[in-house]
Amino acid sequence: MTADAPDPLAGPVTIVDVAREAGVSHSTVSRVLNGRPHIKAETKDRVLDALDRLGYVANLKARGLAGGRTGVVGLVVLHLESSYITSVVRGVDAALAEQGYDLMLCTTHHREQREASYVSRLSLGLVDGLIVLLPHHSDRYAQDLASRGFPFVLLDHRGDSSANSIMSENVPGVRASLEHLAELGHRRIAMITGELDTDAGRDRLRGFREVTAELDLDQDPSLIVEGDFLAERARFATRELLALDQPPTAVLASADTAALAVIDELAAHGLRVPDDVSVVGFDDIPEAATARPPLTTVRQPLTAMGRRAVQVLLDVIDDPDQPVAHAELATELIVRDSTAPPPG
Amino acid sequence: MTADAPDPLAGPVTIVDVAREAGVSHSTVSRVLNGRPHIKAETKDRVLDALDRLGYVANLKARGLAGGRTGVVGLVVLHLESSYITSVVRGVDAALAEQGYDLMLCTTHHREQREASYVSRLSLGLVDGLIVLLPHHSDRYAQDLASRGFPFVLLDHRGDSSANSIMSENVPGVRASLEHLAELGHRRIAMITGELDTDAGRDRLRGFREVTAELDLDQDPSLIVEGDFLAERARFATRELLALDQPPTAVLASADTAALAVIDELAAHGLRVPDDVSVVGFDDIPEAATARPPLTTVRQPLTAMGRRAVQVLLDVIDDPDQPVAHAELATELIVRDSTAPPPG
DNA sequence: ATGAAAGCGCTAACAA
DNA sequence: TTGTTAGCGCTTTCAT
Repeated sequence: MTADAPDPLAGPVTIVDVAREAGVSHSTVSRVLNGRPHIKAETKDRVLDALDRLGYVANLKARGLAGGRTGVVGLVVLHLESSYITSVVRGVDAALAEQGYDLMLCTTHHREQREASYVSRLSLGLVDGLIVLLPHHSDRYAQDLASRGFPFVLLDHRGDSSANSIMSENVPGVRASLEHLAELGHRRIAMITGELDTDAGRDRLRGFREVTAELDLDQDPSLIVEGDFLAERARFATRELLALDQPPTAVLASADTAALAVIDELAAHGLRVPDDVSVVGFDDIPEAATARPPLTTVRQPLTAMGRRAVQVLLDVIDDPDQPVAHAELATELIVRDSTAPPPG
Repeated sequence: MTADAPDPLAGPVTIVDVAREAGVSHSTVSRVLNGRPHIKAETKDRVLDALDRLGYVANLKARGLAGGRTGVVGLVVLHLESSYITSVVRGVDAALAEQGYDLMLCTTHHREQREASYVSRLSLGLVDGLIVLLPHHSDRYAQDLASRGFPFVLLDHRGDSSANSIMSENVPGVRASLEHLAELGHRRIAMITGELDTDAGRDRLRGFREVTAELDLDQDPSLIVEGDFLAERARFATRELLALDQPPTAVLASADTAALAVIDELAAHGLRVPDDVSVVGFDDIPEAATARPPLTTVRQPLTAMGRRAVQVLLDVIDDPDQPVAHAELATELIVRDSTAPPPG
């Protein structure tokens, strides 16, 4: 077994210990560790051997301080409550693991000021690069990170043109669901928006406006209610819509979490989905498929978006002169049972 | 290209910059930063002011290297696929955030050797303490960490007596569900175990053995099938159970994820729950309540366990001479609709 | 009460 | 090809 306790050295093994053991200088050890060229094969072997024998483990703090890489990537998210987020996190995590990187996950818990503070802490702190999911104030730091040449990627937000960003095709997604609803015969379709200080939220709303106009659907402004991607405000919005003189026959929610809450609230008012009202979500989180009724929704490739963000980020880490990347991954309408022709 | 010297906004601000700005030495700034005593109030104010004006952000690598704290706690988990894990993670995350600590989440992706390697990387690396959820090989490193005085807590695993551990009351939980089933009239109850290299898995099995004996239920060894807390092996186990000459009338799964899979597999064989077979889970993950049928299960206070682990860990970080803690949090049987009297 | 100086473990110029 | 020498930004003695 190789995994035995090392020598009775005091404290953790450092490159100096290894150097002594191998009879070389500590910088030679560092060279071997970092795969630098110009090392005699025999020396290298001796070092490798000593490394192994002593069970050397790098001190990332020191490595990072000295200008090297820590092999850790930061991911800033709002929280871990929603499947939307955990799906993305899984993608990031998996891709990172494949590349030998570690993940440092930070949650802002909706305290939005923490977003910027995390970003600065991390970027100066212990990560080689940063992914921010659904940032709310990227303008506060994006410029700064970019000018410092610190690698980062915005996820589900576009930011300004200097920032790498990964999004999904929000407008085509909304278009597909609207067309689906229109085909079923709906004319009076409501939208519950996402948070409008995110690009994802804004894009979906923009798509809704464009496509309802294009398809000549009802354009009553009171059919658009502001939400935040989450359940509570979706419930509230549903009540607002129901209180309208002429309520909608279909509701488009900007997130599945919201859509599920809409269905729930509708049920509380004695309305059935899809018989009385059709509901379409956005995201296709796992719960969408098992909900009652199974939710018609726009699938966002959540995990793939996470993976893609990692790919872009690591590219930038490896080569800082990489051109800025702006990817939009395809969305797809998944028709399930929450949509049907309007009643009557 | 880069870096101008005098500009306050160029490049990261270090304590040296702050010291210059405040007209003191950098060690004075450090003192202020760390709340050390013996500082003249006026000097302190000047430093605080400079800190603020320059927008100082600590470099955690340097801080950690020099012997200070990074304010980061590591959490090692298998993966992020199950609600069991994400629930615990949420608890850890929330408690850490409240205490001003950051979380570094690492997933081993079932590559069990990575567990130990993560632990050593992190402990030498950039965290002040470590929580390992459902460790599989804690013996490989627990001793080592303990002897180095590195703060760590095992979650849902007891380890040896030198390790801090947080568990839930597995045996009483199993007892409650067995008593419930026995009261309903079941005599032939099967158990699908969890991973038996975890204490949680072993404890539940032990509870099953003890209590079935005590209640004088059928003790056919073929009623005990080994699983791993997860869906796939639960399906397999279910088929095995169904193939028995005399199949059980009730199945106790060691985790909800497994229980849900059992119900599914049963359905695939034309058996209905609870009419034909009763099923009890363990954990009470969110899906348990919304499953069809809603699952009778033993609630583990997952989030609370995570919080408790943090509390213990931070205590140890603050005072390394803290006595070893072994907490067992209470479990509770939640009776829903997946259990009923046996058929006939 | 404050400053000077010595590292923490590592990487990377610069020598040799 | 390898060793020497500086730091990276910070905490911490030890003086003062």
